[in-house]
Amino acid sequence: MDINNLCLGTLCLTDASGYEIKKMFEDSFSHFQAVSFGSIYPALAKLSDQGLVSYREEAQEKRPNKKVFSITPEGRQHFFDNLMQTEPSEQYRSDFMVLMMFAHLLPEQRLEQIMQTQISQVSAELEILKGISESCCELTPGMRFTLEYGIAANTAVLELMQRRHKPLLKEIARHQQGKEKR
Amino acid sequence: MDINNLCLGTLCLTDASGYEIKKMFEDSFSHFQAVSFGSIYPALAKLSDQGLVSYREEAQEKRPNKKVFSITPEGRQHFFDNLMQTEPSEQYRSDFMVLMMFAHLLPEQRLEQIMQTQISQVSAELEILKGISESCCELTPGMRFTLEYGIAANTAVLELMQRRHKPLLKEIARHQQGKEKR
DNA sequence: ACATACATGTAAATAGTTACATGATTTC
DNA sequence: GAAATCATGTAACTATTTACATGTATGT
Repeated sequence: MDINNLCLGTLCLTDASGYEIKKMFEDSFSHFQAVSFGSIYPALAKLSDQGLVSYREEAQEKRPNKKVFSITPEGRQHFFDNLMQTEPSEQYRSDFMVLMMFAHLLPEQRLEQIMQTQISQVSAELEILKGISESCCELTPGMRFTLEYGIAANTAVLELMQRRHKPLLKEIARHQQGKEKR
Repeated sequence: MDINNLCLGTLCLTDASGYEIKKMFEDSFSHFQAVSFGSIYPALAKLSDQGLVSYREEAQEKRPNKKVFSITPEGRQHFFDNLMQTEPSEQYRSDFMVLMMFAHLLPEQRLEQIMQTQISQVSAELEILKGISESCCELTPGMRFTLEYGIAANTAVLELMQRRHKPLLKEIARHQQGKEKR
């Protein structure tokens, strides 16, 4: 699912500027999809050239002008076709896990720091997701599901980290001593 | 954490060929890190030029020759420095979640199919992780932890999908009818 | 006969991210 | 006085994937 389709999808929900599209993903769906200005503006320009979106320029008081994009019937069809074809694949890349994989090479203090950072980040993410789920009432059932999904995954790994944190440090220390003796 | 460091890390554990490094990640740690030949061979060549790894060519019977790489003391130091500096960041990108986000635009049959595919994939992943965890005894405590982490996350989302699968389809159908009436 | 495992490597294409450029307004 | 929010856009860079090229041996 590329940035073009994410723009089309968002514009199926409501008209929006590039800035607003980015804001929406950053605020509510960053747990499964990143977006940056450097990709969103060229994407909207390209979609406009292809006739899949149109836009009107809106002047604002005390704010810069904005380009408000709307999806065209062709854009809607194009997006629908993509939804019907796209496979539900996933990719996860974690530096935290790579660091943990080589935990036995690190001093205890550094490991403690890595664990604490990860616990903080997952906790923060969890609070954000819960916050959106509670406060926002304009969500579709599918959107609510993505929040539930994030909450379930984050809750589970947070519980694991809190439970295994201390024992793990001991196991690693024991492993390091075992290696030294040989 | 780039491919160079993944190679150095693997070679801290044992000498290996490019093929073997890829196999190790593919077999046991693909749940948080992808590797492909197109990135691994150039990376090893570069590391060799920099003096961070060395290699010997090994002839094999009934098999092509292989280049067996070893980490040098400089390589070990370089990898350690990186482990000390790398932040435990994570990125997750999910087409499944994007599809679910726009579930209200899809026919029930397609939604059913997406859900079933995701359930199968998560189940399969879970079985693989449990399999490695049980059968493989040469894992460091940190590696075991990465498996536990994957098991925890996948178990939680699988439970969620099984529990919310049917009710969600009904909620979405209701939402679609609500839209039509307006 | 066909697919898979073993084994290495290159080149083109993809899909981004990061940094830069600009500038008003508001909040701390 | 600094940082954040609003707002759009470009260009260089990075990292990686995909496809191609080559070849043996084994299993189905």
